[in-house]
Amino acid sequence: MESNANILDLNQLRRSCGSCALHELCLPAGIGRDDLVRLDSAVRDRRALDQGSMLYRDGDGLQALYVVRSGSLKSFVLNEAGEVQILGFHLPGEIVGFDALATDRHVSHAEALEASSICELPYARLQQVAIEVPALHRQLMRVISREMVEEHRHTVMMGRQQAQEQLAIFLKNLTDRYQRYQRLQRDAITLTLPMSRYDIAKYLGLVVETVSRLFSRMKEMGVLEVDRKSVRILRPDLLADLCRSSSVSTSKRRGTG
Amino acid sequence: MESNANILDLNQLRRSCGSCALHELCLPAGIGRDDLVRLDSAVRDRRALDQGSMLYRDGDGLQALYVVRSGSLKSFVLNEAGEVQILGFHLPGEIVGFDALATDRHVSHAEALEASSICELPYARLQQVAIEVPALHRQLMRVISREMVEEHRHTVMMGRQQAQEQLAIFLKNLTDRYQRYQRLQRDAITLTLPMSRYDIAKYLGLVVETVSRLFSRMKEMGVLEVDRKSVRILRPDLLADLCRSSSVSTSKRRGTG
DNA sequence: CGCCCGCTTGAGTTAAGTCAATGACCGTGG
DNA sequence: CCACGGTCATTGACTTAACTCAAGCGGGCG
Repeated sequence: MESNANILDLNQLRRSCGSCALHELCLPAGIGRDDLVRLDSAVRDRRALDQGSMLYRDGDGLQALYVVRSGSLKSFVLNEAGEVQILGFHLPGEIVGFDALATDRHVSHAEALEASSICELPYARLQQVAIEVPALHRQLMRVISREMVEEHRHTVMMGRQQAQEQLAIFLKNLTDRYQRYQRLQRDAITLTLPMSRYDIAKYLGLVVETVSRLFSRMKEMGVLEVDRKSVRILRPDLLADLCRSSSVSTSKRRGTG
Repeated sequence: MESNANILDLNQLRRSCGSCALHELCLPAGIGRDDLVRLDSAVRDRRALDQGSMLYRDGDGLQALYVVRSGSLKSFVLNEAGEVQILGFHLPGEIVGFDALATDRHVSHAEALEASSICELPYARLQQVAIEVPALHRQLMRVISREMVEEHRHTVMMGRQQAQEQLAIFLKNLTDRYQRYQRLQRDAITLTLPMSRYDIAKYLGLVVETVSRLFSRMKEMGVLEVDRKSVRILRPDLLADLCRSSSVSTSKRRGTG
């Protein structure tokens, strides 16, 4: 019964939600086969973004929500003085653009950190389908809530007194999120950070020098192996410790120099 | 045409969304008369909360969303060490509980800062009505998005290097939100803070001593008049300046001592 | 009336910021 | 192919704003 539908149009299939690798993480999670077809009808198409290109800007009208399919984005705001605050990094399966629902205008910027591809969900159409398909409505609420919980995590991270704890939590969270869709092995993880040190700093409310020093410190402590964008987590257990309190290991700082 | 409906049942009226003073700020905004009746049917009833009582706790199942009708709440999380991070303060017209939509469990606590009253919106019923009433669906999304934008404001505030800027932004935001529903005059504002200095500190990621010192400093600068919970903003213009950059006025610190 | 809790203030410490210089990589063009 | 310039990252020396610890104040409540 399903093979029938699948053979018909390979091209269509490739872009359909039902066959997407992110199926279970994205909007379709928990939506039945028949309704998936309708959801598909709400997906305009895929869009490719080069590194550095903007998906939307502060002030842009609400056109659509966007699912990250591959690559990654950052969302951020600029204040009057041009200072950046990064609001979030967005990985495959995550949805961006919710900030515009309140006022029908975006109030932040979204930019590709690397070559990325995006599913565009025109909002008017999405809303229509959500009304027809209660399961989608529920899932949409679930996804927004997930975003909100992620915001809370960000807040908690920024509230930490010790910058080292902040960075540890950031790295932990990033590995968790990458593992979710890459099915990576649990230990001995190598991350390729799509964002710059500057971005990390502005995400955490720090300056870039502090972030750089913290990477060096964690390297020195044997927690990480760092080579530019590549971060290998040698001791996930120690990293987890650092998430809780840096105080136990600060003595290391002068120990091995 | 409307007087007719209004006289029928004063008791019912008192609790109905159509007659609520927060009408335009809360869920009913933009929903027609007929649909309002349905929304009303989704509101279980009003609940009174004493100061310090919990509306929900981390781990509680999702029962309902809650509208603050009067008074105020704080939402927060505790880490393993028992340290607090305040996620938000919630004033009349604002809705809390969205954190539970993702997993059907709350992942934060909500506590009344003062005697408060709450409209309870059982979620299953709300969802049902949202499916029947597309305008409510849209408004619900709008409200969640508003929460998300508020989270972003919180993030930006916490990202500031200068604690004085953080507190200035906090106070500015609080006056703006109080004005929204109290229709206060624009200048010469007196706030009665429902939260402790400790709460403010934990909201901003600071320690209580720093917050206390900042209040004293702003008092000394002539921006505020502070008497325990009562904060009178003498110079809204200066407060607005402090939101942008403290650097210009830090010299004041030793000037008038 | 007095205790307790929340707030303020002071003195000293420290972690993170600032400023500045150097180093490593990358893409471009000779 | 290599030299060059630019950007990003690292590191060092110094400064400073916020934290810690500690004491004292004051208002509200029993």
